[in-house]
Amino acid sequence: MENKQVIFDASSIFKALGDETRLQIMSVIKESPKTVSEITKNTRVSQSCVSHQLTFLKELRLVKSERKGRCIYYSFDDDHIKGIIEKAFAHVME
Amino acid sequence: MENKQVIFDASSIFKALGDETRLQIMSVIKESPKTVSEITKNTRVSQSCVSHQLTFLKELRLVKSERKGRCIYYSFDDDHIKGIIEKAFAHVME
DNA sequence: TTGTAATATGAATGAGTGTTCATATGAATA
DNA sequence: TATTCATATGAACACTCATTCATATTACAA
Repeated sequence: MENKQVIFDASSIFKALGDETRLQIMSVIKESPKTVSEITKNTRVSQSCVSHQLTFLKELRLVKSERKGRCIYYSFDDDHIKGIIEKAFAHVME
Repeated sequence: MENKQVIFDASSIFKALGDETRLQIMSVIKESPKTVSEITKNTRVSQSCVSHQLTFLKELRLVKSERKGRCIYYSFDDDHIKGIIEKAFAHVME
């Protein structure tokens, strides 16, 4: 069995992906970086909510951000996470 | 972007794994089937709590159970999930 | 500088959930 | 059958957390 720290860290990642809005955000930016506006259009929640969740995901280092002009582009910070998400998608689509 | 149903189903799995107790349970039974008592010994929560969480995991088809004599053995219902968990563990252990 | 578009922040609320306690169920042994 | 071991169930509570509203910040354009 894994030690406590590993369990805690892994569960934190799963918890982050275990919310529909956050997972949808991850799904939206999976292929290419997207602005907050673009992400908001693809969810049914407010811009404020998207921003809160992006902050959450960023603190966990699941996403990173980069400003370009007026907009801020969010993208995956880590390819491992991408693999985990795609594996889950593939699983439920069977 | 994936459709709503896929997002919902995948987030349900992540939500299940996003709790320390549940992930610890999964970690305990990862290698071989374990009884409720054995699982309880490896967590810091009550037998009742373990049982509740096992029911939760079973409804999501993440684990299955089999009675042998007095005891009931729980194990992974699905190898895909095992892959997802191991990938997450490997990620946080880097 | 003024205005505007894009994003972030903070407080508040309401819904969801993990845990325990007490107890019930079920199976096996004596 | 009576008893004991193993597991499950239900209610209650405390706590977390996702969301919204209102507002603040930041950067660019005119």
